Amino acid sequence: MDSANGSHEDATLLLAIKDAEISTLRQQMAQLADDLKRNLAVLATKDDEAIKLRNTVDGLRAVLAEKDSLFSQFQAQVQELELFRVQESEQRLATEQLLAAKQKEWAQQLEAGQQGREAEVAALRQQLKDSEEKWLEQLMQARQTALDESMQRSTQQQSALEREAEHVQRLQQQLDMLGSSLAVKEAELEAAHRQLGAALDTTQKMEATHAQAVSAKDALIAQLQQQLEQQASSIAASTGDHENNMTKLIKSINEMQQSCQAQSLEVQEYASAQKKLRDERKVLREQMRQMETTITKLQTEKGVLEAALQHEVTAQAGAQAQLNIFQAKLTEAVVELEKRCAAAETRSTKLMSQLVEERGRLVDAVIEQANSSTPQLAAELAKSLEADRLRTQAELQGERLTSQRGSGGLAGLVSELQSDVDKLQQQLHSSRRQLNWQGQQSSAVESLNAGSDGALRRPDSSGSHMPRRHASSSSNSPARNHGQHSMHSPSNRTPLRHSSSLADAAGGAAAASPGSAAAGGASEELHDALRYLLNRTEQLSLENGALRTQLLDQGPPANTVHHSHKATAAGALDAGRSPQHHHLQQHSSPRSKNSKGAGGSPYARLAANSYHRIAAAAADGASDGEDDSSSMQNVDKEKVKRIVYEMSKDSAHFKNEQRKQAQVDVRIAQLKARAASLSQAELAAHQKAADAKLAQLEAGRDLSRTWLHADMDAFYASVEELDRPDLASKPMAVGGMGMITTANYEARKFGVRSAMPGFIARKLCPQLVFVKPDFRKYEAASAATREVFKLYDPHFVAGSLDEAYLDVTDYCAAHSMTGEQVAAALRAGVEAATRLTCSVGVAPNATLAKVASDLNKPNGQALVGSSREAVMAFVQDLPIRKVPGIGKVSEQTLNALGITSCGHLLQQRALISALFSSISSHFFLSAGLGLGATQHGSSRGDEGGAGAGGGVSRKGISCERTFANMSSPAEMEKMAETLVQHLAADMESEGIAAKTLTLKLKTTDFAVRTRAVTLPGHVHMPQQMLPPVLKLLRAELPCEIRLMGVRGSALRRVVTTGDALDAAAAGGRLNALQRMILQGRRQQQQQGEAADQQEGQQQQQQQQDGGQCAAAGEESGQHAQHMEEHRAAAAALSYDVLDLLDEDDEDEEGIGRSDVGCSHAGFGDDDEGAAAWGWRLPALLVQMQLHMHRVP
DNA sequence: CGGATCGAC
DNA sequence: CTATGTCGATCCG
Ligand SMILES: Nc1ncnc2c1ncn2[C@H]1C[C@H](O)[C@@H](COP(=O)(O)OP(=O)(O)OP(=O)(O)O)O1
Ligand SMILES: [Mg+2]
Ligand SMILES: [Mg+2]
Ligand SMILES: [Mg+2]
Repeated sequence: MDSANGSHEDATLLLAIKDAEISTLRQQMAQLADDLKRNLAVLATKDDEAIKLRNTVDGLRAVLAEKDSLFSQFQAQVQELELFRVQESEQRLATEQLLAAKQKEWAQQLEAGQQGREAEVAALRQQLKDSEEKWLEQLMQARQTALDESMQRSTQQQSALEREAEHVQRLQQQLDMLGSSLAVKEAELEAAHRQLGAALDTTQKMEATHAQAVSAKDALIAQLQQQLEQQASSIAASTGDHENNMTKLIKSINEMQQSCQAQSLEVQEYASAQKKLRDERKVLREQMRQMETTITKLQTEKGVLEAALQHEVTAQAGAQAQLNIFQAKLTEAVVELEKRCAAAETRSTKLMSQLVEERGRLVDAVIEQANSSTPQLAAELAKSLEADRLRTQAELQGERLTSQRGSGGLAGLVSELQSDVDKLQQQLHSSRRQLNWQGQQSSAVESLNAGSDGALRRPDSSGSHMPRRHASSSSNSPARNHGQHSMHSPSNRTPLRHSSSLADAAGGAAAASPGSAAAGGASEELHDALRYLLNRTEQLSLENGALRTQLLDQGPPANTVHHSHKATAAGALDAGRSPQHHHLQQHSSPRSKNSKGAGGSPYARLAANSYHRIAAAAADGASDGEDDSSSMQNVDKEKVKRIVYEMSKDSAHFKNEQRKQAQVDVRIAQLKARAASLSQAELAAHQKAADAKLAQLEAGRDLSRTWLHADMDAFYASVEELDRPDLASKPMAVGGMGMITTANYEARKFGVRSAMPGFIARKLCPQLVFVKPDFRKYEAASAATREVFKLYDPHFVAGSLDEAYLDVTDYCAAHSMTGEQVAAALRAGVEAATRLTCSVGVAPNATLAKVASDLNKPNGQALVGSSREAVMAFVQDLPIRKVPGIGKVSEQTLNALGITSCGHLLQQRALISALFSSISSHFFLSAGLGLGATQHGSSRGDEGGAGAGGGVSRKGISCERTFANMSSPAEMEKMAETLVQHLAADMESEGIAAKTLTLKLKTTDFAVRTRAVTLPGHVHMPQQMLPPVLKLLRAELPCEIRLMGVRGSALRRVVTTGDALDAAAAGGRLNALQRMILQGRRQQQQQGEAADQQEGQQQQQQQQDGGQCAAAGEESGQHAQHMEEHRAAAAALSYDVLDLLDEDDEDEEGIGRSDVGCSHAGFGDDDEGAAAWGWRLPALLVQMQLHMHRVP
């Protein structure tokens, strides 16, 4: 029992112990299980991480695939590029070959002839332009940009790849770290496992389930481990793949880079090849250009010839018709002549018999008388009579012979004429052949130039007026010319014959008479009879001559009626022109740098102006084309034009010029349309009117006066050279980078001109020295010259600072000098006084003198003779542009009508009369006749006259400024204010007030806008002028401008209020209103609102409108109103005094003008001297002739 | 009268 | 970069 109890107790104790052990083991198990769980969780997270990693790796792979495809795309592109390049080089080669071929062809065809040449040039040009220039350059650019882009892209890709590689590396590192942590965990797990194993060993029996679980766990763990290992290996593999890919990628990138470099090398090569090509192209272009110039030359020639040929064809058609008529008439005339000869012969025989009879009777009578007186004397008389009879008989015989010879010569004449006709026909044929040829040429040329310059070409260029000129000289027609030149002119020959035979006859009679004079009164009868006979024979011969002249004149009088306009006019002009050329003399001083050959017209070259010839786009608007080539042969005009165009073409200014030119073109086109639509009747009517006008003008022509026009040479520049003699030999201009006022003659050799922007001038002449203008110096120099002018004409008319008109008629008379001598003296005098040179024109009127002064420009003089013939000869070929008042636009307009010279002005008088205003036609016709002002001061247009001038000679006064582009309203208003202040100051110093104010704006695109107000009264103070100006300005906002200007007009002399009113009061001439105003002003207080003070109220209104005090606002409307009234009253008092005074004040003495004008920086050259006489040249001319107009 | 244009220096 | 300033005449709406 005890032992059993004891063993039982032992067993229970052991069991307890075992139980405890088991519980501890269980605890340990639980712990282990926890551990396992934790490990499993860790493993799960690792798993997640692995999955994530795989995802990222997948992503990476996708990226890599993307990159791969990109890369392949890129490669494809590169291949494409390569392909393009190859194609291009092929095409380049092809074009090169083509070019070479074409070049050869050119060379051949150039020699071969002109026909193929032009077509080929067109084709080549096309090819050159299209395939070479555009295509190649564009393609190249495209390639280059594509290459650049792909290069950029590849570098971008490369960097992206690099970034990717970095990323992969980082991932790898992470993987490594993960691997190592996995290993650690593994070791830990193994340890735990071993512990577990040991624990299991101890509890194997009791805890089979536990063991099973543990083994299951083990298996699981193994599985996990396997998975992990797989993962690790797969990751490793993928990273390996990655690495492989990476290296591949890097390799390919390197390859790409290399290929890129190679490509860029190739591109460079290509570029250099292109450069070469370009050079070649340049050469080709040069050749092209040369060819083009020759082609344009040919073209113009063609134009000339074509038009001429057309004219000739028509003229010849006419001539042929005429010739037919003429031949018919000729035969008629021959018949008639023969008839007349026969009649004449019969008459002469009859006369002979009469003569014999008469003589017999006379002899009988004489013999009777002699018988009754002295037989000796009778015998002598009989003898002399007999001799006389014989002689007259012989003469008659001679006459008969000559008449016979005449009829005999008639046949010769007819044959001669026939040969002429033949010649004409030959000419006709040859010119027709030429025409055909030219027609072919022209069509070729036209196709060549089609589209290249058509858009900007002027409607009428030299191509059209040149032929007209040609035609006009040839439309006198070969037939007539022949008649006038190959034979003597009929109008000359007849009187010549007439007078010479008369003289002969008279001489014969005189020689015959001395012997018979002794016969006394008895023989006088006899002589009378003889004279009668002689006269009859004379008449006979005259008839004969007349017949011949009629023959030569190729048409019976009835026919001439139709032609009479042309014929008589042309005849008159011819008569005036041809023999008198020597009247146009040109004298240069011995020191004159350019003495010109006399005789030939100095404008011949100008007429063939090359202005339009260079690419029309380049020339049009780029310059005024005013240059006179005769004085400046050294100027390379083409180059100048090119440079000016190059500098201009992209500027806003140029665009504006083009816009304006387009407008002009439209107007000209309309004018031409109107000209074309004129009916014959209308033209005839205008022709008549113009003829009447011409007659009237001609009647007023005054050749009795001698005018000089003196114009200083390069005035501002020369004055500057006085102070800086070193500049005299260098090219120099007065002005700045923005604008040049003038240049010395050295600079002009480079094409530098007045009104040219300085930066363009510097392009033309890099050494050009710029000098800032100093107007006071020029005024001083001008004054010095005028001191000299005064000596020769105390009433000389100053045209500007640098020129003057002098009527030296009286001086010439007083010193018995010619105009030329006075001119020489004047030039010497000016130079002595100022060390400045001038050029002088001498002529019978002011206008011609001005034209002449320009002919021998630097330091020379020229004369237009004081005869109608000399004037007409001078004017005949004078280019219209030379006429003062005809500028660029008028020139173009007239050119469109075929008028290039003053002679044409007369020829086209009907058109002129029809198309232009009466004042313009007056002007043009006067120019055509070479008329101009011959007197100054005679018509009294000036000086305090008739109230219209308001006591002021000038019509307006203004102030304007150019500045950096401006759009801010505040800034603009400030500018307006300073301008108004300047203007007010100028007006103050001139003592004038204005009723009309004009604001001028020039927008940044050079378009000019003007806006004007006319105020109810005159203003001259800035406070009064600013508000209206601001109002005008505000109406234009918003805008961006480069210039602003203010101008006052409707001027009147101003009298300060005090002065005016006091003076008026002193004169007792105040009316009630004025007295009231005076009172109001003195009190400076509210004035009674007189019923008739409308002016003041208007002023007030104006003030409010003026905007400055639109502040009539919130609080004290009453007060503001009051203030306004005050202000208005003050305004009325201060600026409108004269407007309130009686009209009779208006013709008070003119106010003295101060001679200082622009004190500021403008280039203006203010003509105060001209103002003194009130004449400007066109005005002078027009007024003169209006004056003449009124006289009859 | 207002606006644009032309011409000249 | 960079294209004037002043004045008169004329035309047209
Ligand atoms: N477009 C202009 N703008 C401003 N000032 C000018 C302009 N043209 C000329 N002037 C000034 C400068 C000139 O020296 C002066 C006289 O002009 P002008 O007689 O025509 O030329 P010029 O005296 O300089 O040379 P020349 O008479 O020898 O041809 O007027
Ligand atoms: Mg001059
Ligand atoms: Mg001048
Ligand atoms: Mg002119």
